[in-house]
Amino acid sequence: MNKRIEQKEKRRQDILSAALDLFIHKGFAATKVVDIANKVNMSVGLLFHYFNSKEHLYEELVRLGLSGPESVMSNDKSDPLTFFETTAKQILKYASKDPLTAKMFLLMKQVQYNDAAPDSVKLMLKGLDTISQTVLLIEAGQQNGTLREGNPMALSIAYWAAIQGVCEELAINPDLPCPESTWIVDMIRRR
Amino acid sequence: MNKRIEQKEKRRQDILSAALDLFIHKGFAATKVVDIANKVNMSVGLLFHYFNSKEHLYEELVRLGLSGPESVMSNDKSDPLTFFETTAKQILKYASKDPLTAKMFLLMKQVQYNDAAPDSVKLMLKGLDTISQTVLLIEAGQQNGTLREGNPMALSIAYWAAIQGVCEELAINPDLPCPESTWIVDMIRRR
DNA sequence: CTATTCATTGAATTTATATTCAATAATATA
DNA sequence: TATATTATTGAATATAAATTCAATGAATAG
Repeated sequence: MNKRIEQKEKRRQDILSAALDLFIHKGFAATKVVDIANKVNMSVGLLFHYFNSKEHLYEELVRLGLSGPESVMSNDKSDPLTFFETTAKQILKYASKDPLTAKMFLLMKQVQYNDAAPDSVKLMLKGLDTISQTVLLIEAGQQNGTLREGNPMALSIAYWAAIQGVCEELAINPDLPCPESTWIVDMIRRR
Repeated sequence: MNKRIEQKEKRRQDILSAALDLFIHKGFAATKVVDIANKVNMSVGLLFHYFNSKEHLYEELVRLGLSGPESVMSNDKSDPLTFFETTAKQILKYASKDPLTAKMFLLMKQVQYNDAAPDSVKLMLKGLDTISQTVLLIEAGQQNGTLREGNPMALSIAYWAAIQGVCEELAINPDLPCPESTWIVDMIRRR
């Protein structure tokens, strides 16, 4: 009987999805609400019926992204090398198979790295600093001889930079072949 | 005798430099000309005395960037492995020691990957596709046994993604330790 | 020294974009 | 069916940012 309530939810999803695409391709500032509205075939006015502002829309996306990222990072941190292997594998699997997760991952990075992201949103990501979080694991791996020597922070940077870079590339160009996760791990693995 | 002519050149440089910083941190759209003007302590009006438009300013930067990138990529392509080693070393050296070159490198990537870049500028970068350019070298390296097996395009993606990711990280956070170039090469080196 | 050219500003203008709103159509409720 | 609620639009408004401009002062040339 209530066609509306579900229709409404669907449209919200459509908007979110279209906006996500545009945001990761163009960034927050360059994405016009008209673009979003066009992409889902609705008037700009209607879009504001669903979301109070462009910023709220962006916030909602980030909120959604935040509810998932645990799943991409392996939560078995007992063995460092295994952690990096499974995490990389997991993320790359998503990056090539599940565009949505990959896009979310990119959105998070965009918020963290791009000064143009709204402050309200940057606040939500306080304390989500993957790089420093994994430094400890790198050190543990160096102790038990599975990870190579070198500045742990630098190793962490290299690892995440590679993963992020690959995800970006695949998000823009989904048809390109996906690198193997083991290649990335070989950067930090003891030889 | 002509204080003006050199002063003018200096201010142009100042503007370019300030704009470069802002563009790579915020992107083209999010960077306001007021921001640029403020950063060099001049009125917005004056800025337009030096550059006709924000877009022209951006174009000029890209033009400058284009006149240099040969230098960061090694031009000795006789031995593939050596090419990747020297290129990575070169770029990372710049990324940590010479911020300007690193920033230019980032700007180029921004133009290529971000849909928000003005079309006029995207045109300038046609045919500057590092990834596919290096695919051939990867293949050669696989032939002579120095590079690992696997999809050459995917290997190329991994290599450049890592380099770009590291550069981004260092451009944003110049105080972080720089990863070793050999780590990156280990991604594609035959084990 | 005088006239000319250029640098500089702040305010005015234009353009682009976000946001609101009044009016209408569609759907739900009773 | 009559009434109320929600969806939808296109036009109005508000805001913000880019660009222009007229006026002023400083440097230069003759």
